[in-house]
Amino acid sequence: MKQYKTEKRNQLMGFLMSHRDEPLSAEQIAEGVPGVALSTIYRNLAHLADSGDVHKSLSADGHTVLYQYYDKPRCSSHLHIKCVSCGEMKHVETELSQDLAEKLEEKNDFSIDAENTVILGVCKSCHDKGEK
Amino acid sequence: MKQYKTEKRNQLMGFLMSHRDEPLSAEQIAEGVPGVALSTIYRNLAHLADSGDVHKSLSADGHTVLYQYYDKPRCSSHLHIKCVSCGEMKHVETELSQDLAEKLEEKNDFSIDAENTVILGVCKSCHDKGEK
DNA sequence: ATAATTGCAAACACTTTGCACCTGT
DNA sequence: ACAGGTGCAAAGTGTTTGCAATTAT
Repeated sequence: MKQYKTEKRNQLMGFLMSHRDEPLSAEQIAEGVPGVALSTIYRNLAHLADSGDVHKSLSADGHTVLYQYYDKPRCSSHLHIKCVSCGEMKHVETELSQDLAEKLEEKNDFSIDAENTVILGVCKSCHDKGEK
Repeated sequence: MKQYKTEKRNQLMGFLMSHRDEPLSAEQIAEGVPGVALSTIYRNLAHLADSGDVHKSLSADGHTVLYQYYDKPRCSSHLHIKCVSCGEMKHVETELSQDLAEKLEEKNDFSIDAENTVILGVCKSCHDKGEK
């Protein structure tokens, strides 16, 4: 089953890629690509999630499923940390990433898959705002 | 609004606590506490999730919401790594945890909240099984 | 010409809610 | 007695699916 290049898919990809570091709800995505049916969006997101090009997660309050484009080629060499509060994602320098990965692997028999790992935490600005 | 100690709630808590390191679907939980209505389970899970005693996440395939008891008093001092494939959760030694947290904080202005952070990756056995 | 993609509406699965009844304090 | 909890059935939500029409190869 090979893929066709379609107008709708391009719109979707374009929108997702212009929001790389931002997790979006299906609704937000739909608004970002007017003229594309919801079912089409869901079908494409499903493909993308399967192939690992889109990362699925839950919002901080656990009430909404979020989708986020994941740039494999660029991001497979380092870890990512994501703020559970605002959703912002940061890229951890490769050096530090590998250092961390090694240590966790050594001590916990835990083979970190940098490509898919996302460390969760709270970014500075969110932390400063509220001590939730 | 204070909480009553009820029979049903005890059953639920008991079941969740006996599966601390395992993320469970609402369905699995329901099977684990026969005689408790689904709506009651959901209502209690919602409370627990709000108060941070239960952690909500998505299954590896992204199709199911999972709930997992989180032992705050015992686990707030160290990080956790969770296998995205089988869901197993491991506790990272306190020393190493703090080491990692410090480094991430220094270099990325990212204040890690050990209490709520879960590092995702792939555990050894799952990694060995399939190179997915 | 053939296979993949799309939109629509219907079908779904999971979760939430209203209400009357029950239980803990 | 009163506040909080529970079950049931109904209502919601977000997501998925069947199908006929459309578009890419």
